[in-house]
Parts: sequence; C-alpha cells; structure tokens
Amino acid sequence: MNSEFTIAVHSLALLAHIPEHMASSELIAKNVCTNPARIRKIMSILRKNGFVKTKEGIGGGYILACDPNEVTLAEIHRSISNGTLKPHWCSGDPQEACQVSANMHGVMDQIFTEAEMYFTKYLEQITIQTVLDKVRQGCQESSQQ
Amino acid sequence: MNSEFTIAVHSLALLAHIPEHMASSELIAKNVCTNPARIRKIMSILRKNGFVKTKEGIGGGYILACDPNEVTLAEIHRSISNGTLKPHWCSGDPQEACQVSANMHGVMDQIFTEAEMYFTKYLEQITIQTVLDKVRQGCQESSQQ
DNA sequence: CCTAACTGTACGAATTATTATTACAGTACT
DNA sequence: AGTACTGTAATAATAATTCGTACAGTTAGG
Repeated sequence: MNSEFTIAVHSLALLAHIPEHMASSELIAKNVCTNPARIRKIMSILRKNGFVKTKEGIGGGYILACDPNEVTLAEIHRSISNGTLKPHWCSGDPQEACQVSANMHGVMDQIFTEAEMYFTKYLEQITIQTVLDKVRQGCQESSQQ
Repeated sequence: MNSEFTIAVHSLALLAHIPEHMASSELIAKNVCTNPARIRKIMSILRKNGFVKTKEGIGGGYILACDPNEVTLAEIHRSISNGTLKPHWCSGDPQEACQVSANMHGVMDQIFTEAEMYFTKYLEQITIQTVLDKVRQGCQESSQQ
C-alpha cells in the first residue's frame, strides 16, 4: 500500500489543528515531509470529496471543510485508496487444468476484498479528531520511542 | 505487501489437495506461476514453522505436516509476513517543533498495528481447508470472471 | 562410490511501484 | 501587471519486489 492515505490523514489532522487558517501546500508538505506537488495532488482529491476547501491565488491554500468529529478514516481511505491490501502480484494461472492453480487467484481476491472490509470497519471507529487528540497527547501509549 | 503470504497459502492448499504425495518445488512453482527458488525459500519458512515436511534428495519435495482443518491463514500470515499493512514511507518528522509533525508517525503506527490485528482476526476464521474447498468449488461467488 | 534429483541459500539482475522534481497553465489578490 | 497561490502532467530518481542462476548439501539407486 502506498502512503497517500497516511498523507491525507496527516494533512486533515493538521488542518483541524489550525482551524480558520489557510495552509499552503508548501506548509503542509513541510509538516508531512514530502513535496508540495504531492500534497496538491492529494488535497485535490480531498477537495473533490468535500473534506477541504481550496482557494487559489495569493493568500490561498487549504482549509478544513468538514467536522473533524464526524469524518472517519474509513471515508478518507475510501476516497483516496481502494483495494490496497491485495498485493499486485497474482498467484496461479486461470488457463491451467488444475483447479487449484486456475481458481486460486479468484479465491485470494475474495479473501483480500473481505479483509479490506474488516480493515475499513476498524477505520470507521477513528475520526480526524481522534487522530488529532492522539497527536496532541504525544501518542504516549505505543510504538513511538 | 508482498505476495509471500499468497504464495504460502496457495502452496499449502495445493499440498492439501494432493495429500500423501511429495511435491517438488518445480511442480509447486508451476502451479503458483513463479520460480522454484522462490518456492523453496517460502517452503523453508513453512517447514521451520511445522506446516510442511521436507525431503531432500531423489524423490524428495514437500508434503503437508498439519491438519488443513486446524491451521488458519492467521498462523500462516504470522510466520511469513508481519507488519505488512503499514506503508514503508513515514509521515512527519520527530524533530519538528509542531506536535502534529512530530507525533503523527507514532500515531499512524499505532493505527496500522491495530488494523493489522483486525486483519489477523479475520484470517483466523479461514483454514487451509476453507481455501481448498473454495478453490474446488471454482470460486463461484466472486471476483473471478 | 558415483550419478541423478532433489532442497537450502545467497546474490545480482530485471522489473515494477513509489516518491520526488520540474514545469507550466490557470486563478485571485493588490 | 505582478506575485503567490492551486491543478495537473510528465519525467527522473529511488526503493521494493520478483526472477534467474549458481552452487553446496542431501538422499536414493545402481
């Protein structure tokens, strides 16, 4: 899975952190540690899905256009990256006489699709505000050392 | 996520499909559609975890060493690939003064780790036999066209 | 005891996915 | 008109994944 989902969540949390303020792609990029063009691309998708509002021209940038308590990571994930659990490589060969080889691809596909649903279900429990709160608490409970 | 998990599941289902028979890495590789060396590497891990037995020399190969009704995909996943949900790229910079930038990495880490637990929980419901059954039914219900 | 058919493992090449960089057109404020 | 932005595309750089080959070690059979 690529990092666009992570970047989207980070950006939205950042915007929620500084409400009422426009943030430029450059500012967000610095915070996220990537380049402005990538941010603009991702924010463009988020705008099309109504999560942020955009302003072009001088003093422009991005601002949150949703309630951080309402929007869950599941919605973000859906709009940014779908079907990311499944690896790109495929097992088996549909042309093969052997049923195992011929059908494994479909079976694994089914399994990964359902797994993705479980993943999404989990993400539904987490809102942008949840992330922001954790970040503000300094993420005491886990992997950060 | 790479495809080693998929290949492991495929290989084990294949071995369950032809019990009592030794299958060479070449035969499995053909069925899976990859090269024998990759199969041997993966099977070597599966052997160390007790899922298969190995025989070197003439007439050797691999044979299932577990009950396909007992072994779940979760156990296979655990032995083959851990922490695969999380992307390699990391958001933010721990050195930054801004809390969002500094702590986002830890927070996302936590989220992906927990998501992985949900994923594993789902995989616990599926056994090698489940996969084999689906494959034998020709995977009627889903994405295969 | 020699050969043939295997596994175990390592390493470098090829391929593919991801990320970064650059460029430029369009928009809005001053 | 000029400056500071976004939107978008195309290409380059980097990193991950997969493949291919090689070779040492093992076992069975003659």
